[in-house]
Amino acid sequence: MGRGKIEIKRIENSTNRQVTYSKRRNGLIKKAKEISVLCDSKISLIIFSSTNKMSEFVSPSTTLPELLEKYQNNSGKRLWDAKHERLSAEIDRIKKENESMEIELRHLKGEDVNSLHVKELIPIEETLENALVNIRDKQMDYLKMLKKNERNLEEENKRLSYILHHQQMATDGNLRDLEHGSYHRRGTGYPCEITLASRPLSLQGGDMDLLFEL
Amino acid sequence: MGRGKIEIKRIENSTNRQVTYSKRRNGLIKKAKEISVLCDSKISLIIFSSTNKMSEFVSPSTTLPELLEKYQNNSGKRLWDAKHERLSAEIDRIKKENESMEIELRHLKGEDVNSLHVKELIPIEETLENALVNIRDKQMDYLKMLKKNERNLEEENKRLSYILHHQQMATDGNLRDLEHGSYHRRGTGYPCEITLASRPLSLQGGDMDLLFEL
DNA sequence: ACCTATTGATAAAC
DNA sequence: TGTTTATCAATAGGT
Repeated sequence: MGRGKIEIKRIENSTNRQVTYSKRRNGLIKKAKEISVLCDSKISLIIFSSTNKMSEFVSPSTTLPELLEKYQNNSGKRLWDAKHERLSAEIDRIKKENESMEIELRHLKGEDVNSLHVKELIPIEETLENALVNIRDKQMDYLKMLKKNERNLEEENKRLSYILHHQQMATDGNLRDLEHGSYHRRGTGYPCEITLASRPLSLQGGDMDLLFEL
Repeated sequence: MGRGKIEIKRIENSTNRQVTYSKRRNGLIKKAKEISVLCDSKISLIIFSSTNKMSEFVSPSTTLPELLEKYQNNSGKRLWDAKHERLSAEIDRIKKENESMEIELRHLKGEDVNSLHVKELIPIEETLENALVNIRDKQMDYLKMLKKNERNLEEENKRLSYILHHQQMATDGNLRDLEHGSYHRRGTGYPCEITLASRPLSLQGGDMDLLFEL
């Protein structure tokens, strides 16, 4: 069809090829539309030109994913399952990990021990003992910290009372001096520089939380 | 083209529609082949008849998955990512489960306890204590079983020795009788019916393993 | 499935 | 790309 017959083989003239592509692509899409309407059929047509420009036609009665789903069912060919299988394998792997952790957890909680061999109880027992030691150490540390803080607070209390007492006496003296018209500034007589070491425990961050939230 | 012009609308006559479908489908595929050769283009053509019979053409220079990959890149449309997202979500969910189990495991092993609040140590300590009780109970049960079995074996041993001793004596007597030409069968004189209750512990299945593999 | 009159597609030229 | 037109290809309807 056309001014002359042509052989069906790659058109070497690039311009010519481009023109023919354009015309025939339109014709193909037109025919695809026609058959989908005339014959009530579902069509997907995807074309890439030699320059990778894409054209497509999908019959309006359907969608490409739907059609591809049907294609897979019909042909048995797998289009995207490589990716699916990778993800599925990943899921299986993690699920197995999960399962073994669940079992370990149950054993560490003393559940399902009847399913275990007596030999297997020994390492679990050791683990539990170590864990208890750790946790009780931590609790003991905390108690010590509380005690130390308490002692320091008591000490601080004493100092403050002492200072307060002397200031009170000084004030009383000043009042008397004022009454006699002879005021002079005096120290408290107490070494009130408190060193870092003797201060109440300096608590920071998480430790503060421990103290104040308990 | 044909003996008469036809309107482009669904052909109501079913037979006619089927025939037209067949002819036009062949034409379409032929044209698809031609353009792919003439213009060096990549084509995917998938057709379902109104009776869901599938036909396809994919240009030989490519594959459908490759073409669909290009389609996605080109159009930005997602063809199968819905499924991917479902799987990915599943993976995320399981991974989170995993993570929390890992943390619980570490805590039950007495690891990372510094990241815990002192309050949180208490239930863990209780869990560990209960677990230890369970596991030691189980070990104790096993020891008791061993002891009991040992006792029963000793008892059985005594009985067997006793029987053996009497048989020996009987045999000796028989030999003497034979020597004097007067053989008579005799019992052992020992109540050798062993009741179920007095037998060595009857061990079965897993218990057997415990005993014999330790 | 085959035939063929007729319509539709398109190659070449602009 | 769009138009034109001569030519070839596809196909509708009949068998």
